[in-house]
Amino acid sequence: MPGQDIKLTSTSYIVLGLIDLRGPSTPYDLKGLLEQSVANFWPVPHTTFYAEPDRLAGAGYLTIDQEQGGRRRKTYEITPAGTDALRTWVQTAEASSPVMHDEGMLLVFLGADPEPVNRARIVWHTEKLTELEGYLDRQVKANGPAGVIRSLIAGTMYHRMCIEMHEKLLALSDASAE
Amino acid sequence: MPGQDIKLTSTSYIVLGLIDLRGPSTPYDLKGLLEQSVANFWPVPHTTFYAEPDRLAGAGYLTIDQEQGGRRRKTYEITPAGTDALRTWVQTAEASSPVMHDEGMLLVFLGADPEPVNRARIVWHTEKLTELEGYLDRQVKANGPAGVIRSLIAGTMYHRMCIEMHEKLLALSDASAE
DNA sequence: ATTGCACCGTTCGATCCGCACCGTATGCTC
DNA sequence: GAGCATACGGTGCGGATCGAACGGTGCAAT
Repeated sequence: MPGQDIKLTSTSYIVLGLIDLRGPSTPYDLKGLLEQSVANFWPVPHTTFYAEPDRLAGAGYLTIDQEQGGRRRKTYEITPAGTDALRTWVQTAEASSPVMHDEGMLLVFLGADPEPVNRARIVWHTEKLTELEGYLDRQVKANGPAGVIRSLIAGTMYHRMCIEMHEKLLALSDASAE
Repeated sequence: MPGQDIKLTSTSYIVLGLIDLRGPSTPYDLKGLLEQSVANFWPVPHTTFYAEPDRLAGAGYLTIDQEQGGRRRKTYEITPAGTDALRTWVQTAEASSPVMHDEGMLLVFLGADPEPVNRARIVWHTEKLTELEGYLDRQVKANGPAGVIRSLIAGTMYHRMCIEMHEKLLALSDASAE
């Protein structure tokens, strides 16, 4: 039986989803996982994130198991109500439109030299690509969850396309510079 | 002479930049322009945006000219200090890394069927593409500012690549469905 | 002359979120 | 084995933010 009922936000579903993937976890465990996955396409500040498990537990979506000695870590486990809410949301939610925050584009818009911006972006996307390829490799080897693998495939594809795009843009400005 | 000195944020530079492009403007004018340009890669909530011109005027980066009768609209104009601050920032700022908010990816990560997500994305990017192509066309015909045109070229290229990507992803899931 | 609607913002309150801090363990050094 | 550095694992606070809702102004049509 739930205590209070609370409004479930995307942060809630992230916490539920990560626990569902990983089994019983401490918030810190989840945070590590978050940073290697969800944070790449849906950033969540850690203060918001840390506050969420207790909210969810209060409403009956998670249970808490607290260590008695030492650090008194809390381990959270998902309840049937939790998996239920998660599955329902995943199957019925409509995704809102993607939103970009790209300061480089802003600089270009305002008249900055596009070349250094494009170069910096290529470096950044290349690093991200390497990082995600690493995760993907591990997930495939470990036969990880289909959704996780799909999101990693999409992520690597995305960064490759961005690199290509910035290279094209560089070529364009080279061409017009002559 | 500036009154208070204030911290200039990216919102400040957007306001300065738009007035610089457009000449003397009311906040509402700027908002219209914003929505057709900057908001596509750097969202600014309108409450934040409306508050900015007065801050900038208070610090000497803009001047205010207020209508006497009727709606008492305020028209803002950029000062030399304003163009100065703008130019300096545009030439020296380092762009922070791009950040994505993509709920569709989150759904896929959590196990949702990727097909409807990809389809919805294709629709959305196609609409955006059409919109930006319209702006680009107008800017080119009107011989608009180089930065504005460059950002529109990048934008259209970006949405085209996204469409391609989602089509590839659809093809992938089709293939594995058999 | 009243309704209705687009224009043009402003207010307010809840939420958020980043900075700074703090106790706990685990070495590592001498 | 005492002291110190460093990573772990968070929490508290207060200002910044942001969206819902409101509200006045002009204008056009009835």
